[in-house]
Amino acid sequence: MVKITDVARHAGVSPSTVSYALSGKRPISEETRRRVEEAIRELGYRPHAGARALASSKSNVLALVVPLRAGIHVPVVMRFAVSVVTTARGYDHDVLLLTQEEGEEGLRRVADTALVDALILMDVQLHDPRLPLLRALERPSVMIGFPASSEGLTCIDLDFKAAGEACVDHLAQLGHQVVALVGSPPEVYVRQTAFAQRVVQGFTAAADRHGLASSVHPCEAGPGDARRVAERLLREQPALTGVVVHNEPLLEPLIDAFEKLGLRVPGDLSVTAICPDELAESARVPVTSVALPSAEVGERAVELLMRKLAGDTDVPQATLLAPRLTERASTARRTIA
Amino acid sequence: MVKITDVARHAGVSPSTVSYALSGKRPISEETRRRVEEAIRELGYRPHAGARALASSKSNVLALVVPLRAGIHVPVVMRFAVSVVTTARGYDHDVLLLTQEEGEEGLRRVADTALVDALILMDVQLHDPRLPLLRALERPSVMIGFPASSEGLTCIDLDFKAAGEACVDHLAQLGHQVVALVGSPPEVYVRQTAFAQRVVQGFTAAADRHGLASSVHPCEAGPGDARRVAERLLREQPALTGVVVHNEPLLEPLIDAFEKLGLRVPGDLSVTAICPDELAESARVPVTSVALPSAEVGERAVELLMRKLAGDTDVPQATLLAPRLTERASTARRTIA
DNA sequence: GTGAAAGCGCTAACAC
DNA sequence: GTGTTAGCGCTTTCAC
Repeated sequence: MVKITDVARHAGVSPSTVSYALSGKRPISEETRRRVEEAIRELGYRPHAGARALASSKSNVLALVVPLRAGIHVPVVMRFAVSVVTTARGYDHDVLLLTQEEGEEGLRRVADTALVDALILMDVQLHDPRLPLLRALERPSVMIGFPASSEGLTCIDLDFKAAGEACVDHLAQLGHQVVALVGSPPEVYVRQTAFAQRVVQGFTAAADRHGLASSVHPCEAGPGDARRVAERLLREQPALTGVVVHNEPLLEPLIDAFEKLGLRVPGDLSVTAICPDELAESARVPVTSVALPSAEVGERAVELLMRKLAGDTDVPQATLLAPRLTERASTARRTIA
Repeated sequence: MVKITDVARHAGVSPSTVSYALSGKRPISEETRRRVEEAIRELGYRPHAGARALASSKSNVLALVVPLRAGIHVPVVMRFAVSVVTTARGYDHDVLLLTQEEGEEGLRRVADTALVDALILMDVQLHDPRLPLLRALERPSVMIGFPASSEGLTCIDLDFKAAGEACVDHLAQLGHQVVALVGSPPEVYVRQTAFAQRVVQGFTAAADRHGLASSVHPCEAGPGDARRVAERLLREQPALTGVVVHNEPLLEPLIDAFEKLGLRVPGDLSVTAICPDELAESARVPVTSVALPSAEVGERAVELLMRKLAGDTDVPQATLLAPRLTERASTARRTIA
């Protein structure tokens, strides 16, 4: 293995000069820099990550904790992870993948052994058991999602309340007066994941504000569920003409189910969703939707973390990304029957 | 930060004793071990990963390179990644996530800096440009998928040829005489990913062996594609009664399309697939399928890598997992019209 | 603008 | 069964 002393000897300088040439932490003469760079190239030198981490107390690795649980849309997690890795590389950092399953012990392990410099957590719950640990940890972290209190933490997510409102506002503008929210599976609410509840809040608040009749339905997304949900909605709200779907796997089956029940989308029923753009675009009937900006969230999360690592003290505790609604073929002005 | 010398002092032993107590690399008396463990617990000691890597030249980290490209089913990648992380943890290793995008330079970087001890690569192509690098690298690797020549490498995957055969065998047993393969998107074949071609080989060979009429159709999986494919199949092979689908996103839409064209599954048409069990089970008509065992492949890949890291020299170059076909509701005996 | 040298915290000979 | 100690390869003072 070629080491820094080899490079130094080859370039006729001291090891520290090589180190400084690499880090840019002190001025190096043009000529010296050139010689060092050439030596590095000729010898194919790569600094040893462990030695570097030991001497500098920086591993240049971030931990990313991904959820595994039911009710979480896998492509969103994956897109997010890829975005984190890509952005981190832009800051010369790598990403260590942890599963939620490892729990607090896993976080403590990678943080305390100095394997990672900082952490990104997905799928944060209202009363997430990891919160006290994160506050106590000597390493910065960023959470995707909002707990009950983000005091002393850094959180980022789509503004789900505003997203719920945006969907209803859109339906209201189109003249719809009876709307329903088809939400995430019940377990998502039960375990108090904030984003699901925020959508409900926004949905309900906007419906009330516009004077619309509204109802909320947490839904599973198994084989026959779409049909059952569609039937129930129509039974309970016969005048229903606007639906907001916040449940990725149910979106397409639900539209199919409505059509099989004789309702045209958007002729009889307007459907909007909160989901990744890809899903909304590729549906048989492209769906008007508020985008779930996984890639942007990942990018922003890394940026926040880098600021914290750089010692920036006024990094915002809460970052809410404004919803972006894209109109597609699934919504239309209400036709008076 | 509490270090090994702190623990040693607190336990009244030498640092090396603490180190050996931790690694088990030499016998420690019962009494000493107890004192060391207590000191570790009381002080909350965690060995510094970088220092360890430097002194032992082992980082206990594996690199996992995931693909991003079109035609790759995301949930499969994610399941695989989770399985790798979970299995690696069982061997006291962590996992660094790399994207295919980083290319050979990324592999070289993490290998040469000793950031990782070994590598796992997904989505290997027949003439993968990374092959020479992997052979040259001083660190062991395992590939998911098979290149044209696996000489000097370690590869593992589902036996896709046998999987294609198993599907046809099953259809043949049920009396079907005209079968079609609905394959992955054309770009998957163009870039010569071996698994897609192996399915075709197995499918064709088995069809020939059984004397069945057969045809192969690489397919996109966009919005209207299912319908178009269904129509084309029926046009070109009016006597078609058996279909093998090797294209996850197209599976359900395709069945829907067939039914909309007036064909009952499995009444008029039997459908089998090569896909994750979850997908096959949760379809509206549960699909007879050969499982894509992502979790098992991930687990086995890590195990192979651990054997190589342990110095085992007769690790098999090629591991082909035998297909497992599960009968579900989508296939039935051919009814003579 | 550059060099010398003292660690960073751990492992693994080598000694006993 | 345990202790001593010389590194592992790098960063970063301190000195010039």
